[in-house]
Amino acid sequence: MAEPRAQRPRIADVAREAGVSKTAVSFAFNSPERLAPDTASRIRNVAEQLGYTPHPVARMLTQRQTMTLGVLTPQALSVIFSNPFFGAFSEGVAVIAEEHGYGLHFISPLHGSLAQAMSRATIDGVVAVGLSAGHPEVEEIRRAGLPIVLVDSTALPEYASVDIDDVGGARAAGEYIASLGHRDVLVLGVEAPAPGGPGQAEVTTRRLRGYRDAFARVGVEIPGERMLAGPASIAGGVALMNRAWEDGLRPTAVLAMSDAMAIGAMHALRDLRVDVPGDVSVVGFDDIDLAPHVDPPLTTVHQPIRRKGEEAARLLLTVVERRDLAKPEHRRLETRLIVRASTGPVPNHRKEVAGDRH
Amino acid sequence: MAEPRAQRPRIADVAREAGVSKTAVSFAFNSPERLAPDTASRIRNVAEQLGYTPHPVARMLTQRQTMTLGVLTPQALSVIFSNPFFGAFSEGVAVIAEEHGYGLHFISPLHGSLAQAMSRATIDGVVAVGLSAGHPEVEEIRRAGLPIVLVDSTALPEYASVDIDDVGGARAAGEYIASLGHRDVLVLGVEAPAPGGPGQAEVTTRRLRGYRDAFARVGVEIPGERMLAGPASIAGGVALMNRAWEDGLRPTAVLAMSDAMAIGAMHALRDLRVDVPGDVSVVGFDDIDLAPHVDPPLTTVHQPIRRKGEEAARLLLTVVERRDLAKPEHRRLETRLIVRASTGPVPNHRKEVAGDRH
DNA sequence: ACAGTCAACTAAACCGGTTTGCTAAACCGG
DNA sequence: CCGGTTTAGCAAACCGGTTTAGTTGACTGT
Repeated sequence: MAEPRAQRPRIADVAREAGVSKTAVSFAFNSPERLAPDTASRIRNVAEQLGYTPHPVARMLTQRQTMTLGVLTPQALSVIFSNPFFGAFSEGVAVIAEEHGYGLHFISPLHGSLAQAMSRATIDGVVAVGLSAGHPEVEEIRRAGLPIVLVDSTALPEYASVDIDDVGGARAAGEYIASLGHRDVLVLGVEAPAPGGPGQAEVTTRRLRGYRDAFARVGVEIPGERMLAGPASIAGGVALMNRAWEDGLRPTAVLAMSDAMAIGAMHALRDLRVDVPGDVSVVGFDDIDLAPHVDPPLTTVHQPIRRKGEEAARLLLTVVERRDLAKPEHRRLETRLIVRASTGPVPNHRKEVAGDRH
Repeated sequence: MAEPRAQRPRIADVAREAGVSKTAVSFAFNSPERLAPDTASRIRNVAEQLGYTPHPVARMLTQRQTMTLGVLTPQALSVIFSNPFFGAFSEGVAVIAEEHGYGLHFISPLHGSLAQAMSRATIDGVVAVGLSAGHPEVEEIRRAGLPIVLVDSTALPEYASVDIDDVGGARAAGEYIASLGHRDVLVLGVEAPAPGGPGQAEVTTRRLRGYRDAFARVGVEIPGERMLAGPASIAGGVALMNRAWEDGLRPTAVLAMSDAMAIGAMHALRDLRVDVPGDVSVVGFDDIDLAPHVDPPLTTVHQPIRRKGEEAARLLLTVVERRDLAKPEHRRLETRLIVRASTGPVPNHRKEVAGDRH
């Protein structure tokens, strides 16, 4: 009396039950016009009552497409999802993917290997975010021969890409801070998730250049020790800010390369009884949805996060749908500074005669 | 001179090139011990230099597993990702999935049909969040015969599930608000994303019961008009709050069923020149990472969001890995009220002699 | 009455791997 | 030197669909 098998029915079962060939069943679903109308509907009835659904993997194999887009990140998904930036970005990708009937598959390093994760994923193309050219596995990844769109890294010019004006955005933030009189700043950068130990993400390099440009104009140099890098999360911001304080750093302004870090930094400062923006000004980067709602409302560099995801998905889909890989498109989105309440003038007692060095 | 074909190499190509059979190539990768050591390594060399990677779809087909977990939501991904709750939840799922070498595939209604999206997805099991028993497509979904873990819906007892003490959490919030003297409250509920027009999510029903329980104890009834439902996002909270205000509602406290909505409500109130918590108190639900950082810091019902994701993934994996479907486990996580600064006593001028009705 | 056309359907090949069952050669003890 | 066991590798079947290239029989026109 054991259950014979609770297997899902296969196409052959439907064919047998309906007294037709597998081909006919396939036609009933995919090209009903090739069957007599009543045959087609009879087959569909049988299928329905058997609870038959075509096996998606088998279908993919023959059709050579998966109707799925990948989102690849060099970080573990766990760190990625804790940054609101990523949620908004995914939202953008998801909107376009959904519109075109594609599903979404997230790819992160498997047992430390991105290439391995890639080779396991059944996708038609991939949006790679923050994949720097120096990543040890890019070569293996590109060899998969999949359509790729790069986000926030222009380093592989043969692929389409979407990024933002990091330098300009950071420069605007730096100039504003400099104009408030700040000369002693701390930069919080995002760490590259390189498997060979933390390095510096491309994004970090570009934004740092923007900050430095801005301060160079007022004759101030931002020394290397004034930049700390860590994970782009609230916790990361807290940790970095505390470390800086313990190291005796007493900047009048903090330039964070992500809103999450900025929020973390403000939290740490509050715990240290430091007033923001009275004692220390804080600027973020991203302008996440919550930036206006934190306390104090965050001054930050806006980037169109959702649109970034949308553009990336759109670019990818044009490559995926027509197989036309010609001239990869590079799209750069604008940034702009949004001044809110986390920034203010240098406190009087900290006004230095800095800028001129004597 | 046209490129012959830029195809990725197949197993047969490697076999030919190495002068062995397909079987041997397969063995070289999957059971090298069945081959002479030098044959195996020679094959792997050839494969390496040809850039061969086994086709993931073909592999799935024969191995009958995909090494991928699905996360299913009845809402569009675009609405889902805009709620920070979901990011944290996904983080929990992702941690466990990664640990076990599984990828993550997000499933949302395709052309309005969840069942269709399900049947396209190549996954070994699925975490279904907020899928109420009344959903028109549950029957089709369960027929896929996949392992399922339900989150925030206990309605299908034959599947394992993870949820939280919604009633208790809401009751705690309600009691606290009542104890502050509030008698005139507005409830912001989350809308069920039923394809047949917006209805009420299971979660909403349970939390509403908790609120009502609490107020019943002080002899106050929350009438139906005092509950508005909408999408669980900041924008949703803004919209609902404004609508309530326009409708002439002047509650002294707002009970929101999601932090995102609570934040939206506070934002709308600020725009209306209403002080929180001076004029109106606001309570959220979820305790997202940012809840302590908004202005004012949000009083809310804490639930272990990440752990919820982790538990769901763990439960799912035990079912997926041993095929043992016996006794589905139901796990309920605790909630607790976290009092911060968005709540306070009823303003003096609004103190009614309510509670006794004459 | 007969070649030609069309409609309705099917057998077999194919997608790209894995797995089973088998064979040939090498090895082994007596 | 011989039967039995291992070792190394292969051919073919299989996973569950789709697609190509027919096949069959009814219908058409002359």
